Amino acid sequence: MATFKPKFLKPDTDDAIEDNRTSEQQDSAFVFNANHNLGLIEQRERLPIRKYKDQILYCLENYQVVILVGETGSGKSTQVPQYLYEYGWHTKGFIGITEPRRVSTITLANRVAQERGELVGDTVGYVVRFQERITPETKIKFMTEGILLRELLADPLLTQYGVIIVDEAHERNMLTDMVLGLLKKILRKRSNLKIIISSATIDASFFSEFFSWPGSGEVSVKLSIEGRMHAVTNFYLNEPCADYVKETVETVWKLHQKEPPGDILAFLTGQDEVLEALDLLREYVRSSEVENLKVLPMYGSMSSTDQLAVFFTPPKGVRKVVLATNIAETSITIPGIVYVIDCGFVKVKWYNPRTCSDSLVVVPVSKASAVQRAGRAGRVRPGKVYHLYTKADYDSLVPRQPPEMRRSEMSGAVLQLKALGIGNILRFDFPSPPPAQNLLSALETLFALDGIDEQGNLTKPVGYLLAELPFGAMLSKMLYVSGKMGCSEEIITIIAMLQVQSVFSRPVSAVAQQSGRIAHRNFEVAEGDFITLLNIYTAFVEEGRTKEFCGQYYLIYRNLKRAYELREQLITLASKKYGIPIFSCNGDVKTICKCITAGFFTQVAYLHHSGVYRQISSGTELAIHPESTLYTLPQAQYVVYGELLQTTKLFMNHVTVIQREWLTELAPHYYQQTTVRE
DNA sequence: GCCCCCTTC
Repeated sequence: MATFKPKFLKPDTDDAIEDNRTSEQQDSAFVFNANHNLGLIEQRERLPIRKYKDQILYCLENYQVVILVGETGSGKSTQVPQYLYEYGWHTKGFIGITEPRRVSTITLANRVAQERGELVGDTVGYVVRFQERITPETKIKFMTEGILLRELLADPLLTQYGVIIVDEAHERNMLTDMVLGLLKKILRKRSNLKIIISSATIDASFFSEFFSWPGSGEVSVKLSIEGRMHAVTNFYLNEPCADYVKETVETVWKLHQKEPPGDILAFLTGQDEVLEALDLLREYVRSSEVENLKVLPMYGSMSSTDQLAVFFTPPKGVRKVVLATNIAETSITIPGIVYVIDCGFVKVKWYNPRTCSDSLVVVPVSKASAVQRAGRAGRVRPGKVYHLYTKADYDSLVPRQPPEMRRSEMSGAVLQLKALGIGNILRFDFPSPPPAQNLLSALETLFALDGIDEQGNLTKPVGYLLAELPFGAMLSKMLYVSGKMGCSEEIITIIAMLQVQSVFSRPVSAVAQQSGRIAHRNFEVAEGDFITLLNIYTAFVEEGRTKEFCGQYYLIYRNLKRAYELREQLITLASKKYGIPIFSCNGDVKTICKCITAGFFTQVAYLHHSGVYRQISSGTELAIHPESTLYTLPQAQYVVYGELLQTTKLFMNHVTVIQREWLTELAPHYYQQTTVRE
């Protein structure tokens, strides 16, 4: 490969595009490509980013941080790594690209390898959990954000890298912000490390301010690249609507009567709303004997088979309508969409440090989200977007939701930072600092788990183990104790099952939902949800890990398969790296429940004489979540819970029945006899 | 009587 030597051009700052349309979302195998008939080289030359190539290289040569603002279809995720390679940046270490999701990581690496006429794993490779395609030849390395954070533990200055591109930084996920905060620290120690932040328009100034500090001179420069999306026309209601589910249904119906062919995507906030709208629309279709409208649901806990339906092109003359949750905003791209309906709301999680619980609340979307949703309409041809709220309401929307870092439980982040030698977490330079209460709550939890001492330093061996193990602190503690209790095989299974997304399928039809519930009863036990998960896993393996088994029992194959892979990985990790002996307790359920208690003893509820559970630490009333095994069983006196979620009530989920004495036996530092209520 | 979406040796 001949090294390309460009003639440098100074960036033309007047070229910046003032447009708040969506950013690039090449994060699915189903990205639409208008030029799919052109040769790959010709396609590359046609991308809007091509004419910025020299400017990008110029900026990287002269600045330590480059903020790259690029719209959808600009080609930045696939082209920039290649430009850097062609100019020879790979001689200074890996060209690393972080992505927020596994699917986009793999898809992008494949695409770039294909453009270069190579197989993935040669010059271009990727690393995500469980899958890596890296060889000694690899120079361009796509990876998930989590992988880079793990690598940091072993190589705190990332000395293997010459350039790191943080893609989709505007999403501001928890891990994105961790990466950004740590990269800023590294930049000050490594003047030869270059960073490219790929972001949406509205956040560019935020990033450039974050990456400049007193005495730094000019570290960052902004470059804006137009995309090649089609125009999108926005419509708003004249009057606010009372019920956006009904309004969605009516809008779809009117649209179908009036508008030329083109598929419809409607955003709702949750599974229940999607199913409600689905019922209503199918009723319209049935009663008016319409045959050219195909209505499909899309949400995260559907089986893969059901999800696949939305990717098929409908027969000629038939219009497809997809009713989706936020999964369609960034995680999947549905082809053929011309019309978008935005209900104007979204479900978000907020951490509440007082009760150590998450609240799941429906709130108005942010402008950024509304724009992102609207952008889903302009991929094929000029599109139309129907916002189910007034223009005045749109104008009053917040620019964006607070980043996840400000709304989340922090113990994992605190452990990671401590392991990197950052002692005073309160003074760490977060892109958006989390509330101090959230940090204090995490410190208290970690202290209770014996992960940090009174000075806030990691303990040995427990604290270092909690920091290094790739899952939550309580699960890690449970694993540590299981080595001593002789039930590590079972505990690792439970951990693996909890790490993956829910294995319970939530089917679309009411009849199937009922059958699913009955099928799941086969695995239920009185001890609670963790043991139930253990049963499901055991049955899955005994039945040969087949899709048929999962179909029969309404379980999600892809998640069980990942649990299996994860378990294999954890067995090796626990025994080889951390010297945790791998033993089975051979069906001794009491030992397993005690071990669970050893990890989750800070999350206990007792049955108050009023017949309602109360949180032992605060007295707050708690309810068992209807999805828990224990929902329909007689109430036990004491339970530990894995999670607490505020929706219509404060619900405990992943509940395990325990005995009171275990608390003082396993956590005497935390429970004196007096604090345990009768 | 019910949970948006991601991710980690």
